[in-house]
Formats: sequence, structure tokens, C-alpha cells
Amino acid sequence: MQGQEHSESELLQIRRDKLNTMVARGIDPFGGRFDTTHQPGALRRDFQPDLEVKVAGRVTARRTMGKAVFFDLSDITGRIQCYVNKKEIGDEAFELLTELVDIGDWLGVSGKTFVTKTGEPSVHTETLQVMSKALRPLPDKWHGVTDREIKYRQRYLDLISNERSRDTFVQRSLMVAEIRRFLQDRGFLEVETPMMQDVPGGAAATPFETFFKALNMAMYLRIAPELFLKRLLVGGFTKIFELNRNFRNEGLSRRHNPEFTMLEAYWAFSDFEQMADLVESMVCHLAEKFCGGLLIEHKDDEGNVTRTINLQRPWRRAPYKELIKGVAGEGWFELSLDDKKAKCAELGVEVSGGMVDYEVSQQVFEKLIEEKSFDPLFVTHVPAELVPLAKQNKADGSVVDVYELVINGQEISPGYSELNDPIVQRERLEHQAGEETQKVDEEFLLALEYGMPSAGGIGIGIDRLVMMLTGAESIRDVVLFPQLKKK
RNA sequence: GCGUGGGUAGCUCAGCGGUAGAGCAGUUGGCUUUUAACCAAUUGGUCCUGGGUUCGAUCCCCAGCCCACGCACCA
Repeated sequence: MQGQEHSESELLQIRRDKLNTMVARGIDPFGGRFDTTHQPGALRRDFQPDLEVKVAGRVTARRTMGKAVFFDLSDITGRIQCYVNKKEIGDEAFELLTELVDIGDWLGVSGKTFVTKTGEPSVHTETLQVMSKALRPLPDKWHGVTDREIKYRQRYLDLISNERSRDTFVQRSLMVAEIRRFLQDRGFLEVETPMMQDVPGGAAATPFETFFKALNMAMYLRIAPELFLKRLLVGGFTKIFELNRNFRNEGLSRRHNPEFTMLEAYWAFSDFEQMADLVESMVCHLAEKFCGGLLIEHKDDEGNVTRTINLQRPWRRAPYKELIKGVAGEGWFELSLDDKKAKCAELGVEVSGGMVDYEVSQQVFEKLIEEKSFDPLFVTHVPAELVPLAKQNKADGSVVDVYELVINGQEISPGYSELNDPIVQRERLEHQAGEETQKVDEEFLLALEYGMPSAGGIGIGIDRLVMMLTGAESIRDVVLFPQLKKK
């Protein structure tokens, strides 16, 4: 452990020397059990004076004033200031704090709470215990880590030094817990279905492939849990959800991470409209609980409001074709493919040569409607080609009974009246058009033949939902360890 | 994959054809209620990597690596 070579920078060497001095003085630099009474942030928020407390945290600031020292102990909950007086605590402990402890070290402190002259809630330190010696210095105390690469590759440094990141990830955790509670309160059971599948179904996406040695077979990380959850409907679960990771072997972007968190819920005997109500009430519930209301303000780093999203109910619901006609003209769907493409050029929508008719319309939808819709919009009656797993509309078989919920310029949630006719389902899967097709899962079709109850189903992209609610501009700011290229 | 921008001290950044600078952190000294504590002094750098141009490259050119943003694929 000791005596690293000369290539160690001076900063690291000094910290190692302090570590060795601690050991020489019989101080364990890496602590042990310490029974805390409070977390730093919680203690500061619900502060009461004259309380005997034990808190532990990382030293994130230290202000030495001769024979007195102030230092901050921090963790994910926040910070609390501690005060040390040399005469009271004794020379040995005082020297430990001022000469051997560095910013970045973890300390356990016991003492009595009080408020300083300047009104700062503090702990009057009586004993000190080193919980861990940090051998490397922390990022800039004022700016924190701003280098995106360090933020993502060494997320712990971002969490230590950036309050906004801490808040976002704590919020995300609480939101996910609240989503589970919301569904459980309404009688939904959480289930877990395979992430490793031999047929990657339930969506049209490129899967990650892996190999299972014991069975000598190729396997795929799931792109969606849908086909397994539907098997559970066949099995008699009537209200279920799964909230976990999906994997798609596609590009990285501000809105895409190859592994992302998806909620899927199925409710037997329901339909897409009731599922829309469910999603609407769930998202509003989260907003009221975590954002203080239904107006969500997104802010930049300076605190200026850059966007306001209005979640007040009822949310707008509009048919897909009507929305497109609204931006591309009443006669859009009567135009030939070539005329549609010409119109796209006029509208500034890029289309590629190989696109078929409905794909061109879809492109118009994505560029001129989806990306420009920030307040919630349920897009209903989507062309059947786009959604092979949903029921066709009784009045118009060219569309399906689904919604696509757009908020914040992104698709946040699809909801279906689930297709449960095994004969139609087989046809729809076998006659998919276009380049993006879903795999045909025979085991799924077999299950359907035993009878799947009619049902409504939803998916919610949790990362994007959290982005919308927290104002994060990139999915990387709501995923703790986003995928980056290997260095 | 393509395009644009970026990579300089532990961190945040400035600089620029003549081999580097600030603030913070660190070190030393001072200070018993401070909070981006303060005052004084001071250490610290393969200027992302490899080629090229040049008397001389951190700077200009080429290639590569990584990051960000946009486009494409997708949710």
C-alpha cells in the first residue's frame, strides 16, 4: 500500500503520507461501524438545537480559524456544518482534523447541535472518527465537475460536487417508488419476465445478441417485455406491471441510451382509453407530488425558465390523421407518394428515397407534430401498419385503437387496446410492411390460442418521463451510468 | 456512420508560432463563530496521441483517440 513510485503526483503522495501517519498513530483510516442518529441534509433541514447527535459524511469544505475549525459533512441528502474548538476537543483530535484529514475524507462526528452567530445550524463536535481517507482530491468546490465526460464516467464525482445532479437522481428514485406504489394501490402486481429471450419480440428494434453456452444457443437481451406479460394475462393475472430495463442495439443520442427503463402495465378487460386515463392520472400525481403542481418549469443552469409544460387536465386527444392534415393540408392522404415527398420538401421535412407511403406520413408526424408538442398530446387512431400488436378499430380497420402520448417533444408512452385474436395476430405479424418488423414468436402465438382476455396495455419510458419532470435536457442526466464509448 | 465544436495544473478556465498563466484545491505561516472564510508566501504541466511544415509547434497541416451538439437508426 505504501511507497508508490515517483510517478504519483505530489497531491496523491501527500494524502498517502497522511494516511500512513494516521496508521502510525493507531487511527484506523477506513473506519468501521458508526451508529448515526441523523443524515447530514436531514439534520440541517429539520434542525433542532441542543440535541445530542451522531452524523457521518464526507468533508466537503473546511474553514480553519486558528484554534477553531468549521467543516461541512455531506452526503446525498445534503450537508451539515460542524464546529470544532481546539481547547474543548483536545490537541490530538484537533491535530487529526487540521493536519491529517483532508477535504474528501469521510468522518463520523458526535456532538450537540447549536446555531452559530451567523445563523448556521451546526454540530458542536465532541468526538471525531475517520470513516474513510480519500487518496485523491475532490473536484472544484464551487463549479463542481462540468466536464461531461467526467460527469458520466465518474458519476460519483458529479454526485459529490453537483447539487442538481444529486437532486435529479434522488427525485428519480422517489418517482420510481411512487409509480410502483401508485400501481400497487390500484391492484396491479409487479412481475419479472425474461430479459434474455430466444426471440426478441414486442417491438421493432435491433437487439443485443449473446450466446448461452450450456444450451448452445443464441439469445437476445429483450427489446420489450410485452409478449411475456401477455402470456401472464393468458395465465390469469389480470392487472400486472413490470418496471425494468429494455435493451436496444441502436444509436446513442440525447434521448437514447441502449439500456433504458420501461414500465409496461396490462389491465384485463380494459382498453386504450381507460389506459390513457390511468397514465394521465399517474403523471399528474407525480407532478403534484414532486414538482409542486401541474406546471412544470424547465430551467437552464442560470435558473432561467426555458420551457413550461402544462399538465392540466384534460389532456388533448386527437386522431393521427387529423393532426397530419393540420400541418400538411386537408388533402394529404389523397396525394400520391411522389406528391407527398414533394410536399415534404416544401415543409422542410427530410425523407429518404426508400420510404413507403405510411413512412412518409410518419416522418411528417415526427418532425412537425411530435417534436413540437410540449404539452401532453394523446395521438389516437394510428395507422395499423405501425402497430402490429394492437386491436384494429371497428369502424376503420386501417387504424388501431391506440394512443401515443407525446410530452416535451418526445414520445413518452404508448397505450393499446391489446390484440387478443390469435388468428388476426398471426396474420398481422406475418404481413408486416416496411423495414421495421417485429419477430414472430411462435410460443406467444401458441399462448394466445389458449385465450388472452381483452386488455388495455401501456408502456412508459421512465427515463423520458423523469427528464420531463426534472427538466433534464439529456437522457444521460437521468441515467446514473449512461453508455459511453470505451476509452 | 456523417457534419460542427472541444481536449492546457487535481478541478474551473484564459492564452498562443519563440517550449505556459489565473482562481480554487494543495503546502508553509497567521487568525477561537466562519461559510466560495480571510491575510501572506509557495509547490504543481508528456498543453489528448502520433506524424508533418518550420530555425523553433501547446498553437499551423494530416491522421487517430475521447467528449459534446446536430443528422441518420430508434423510444
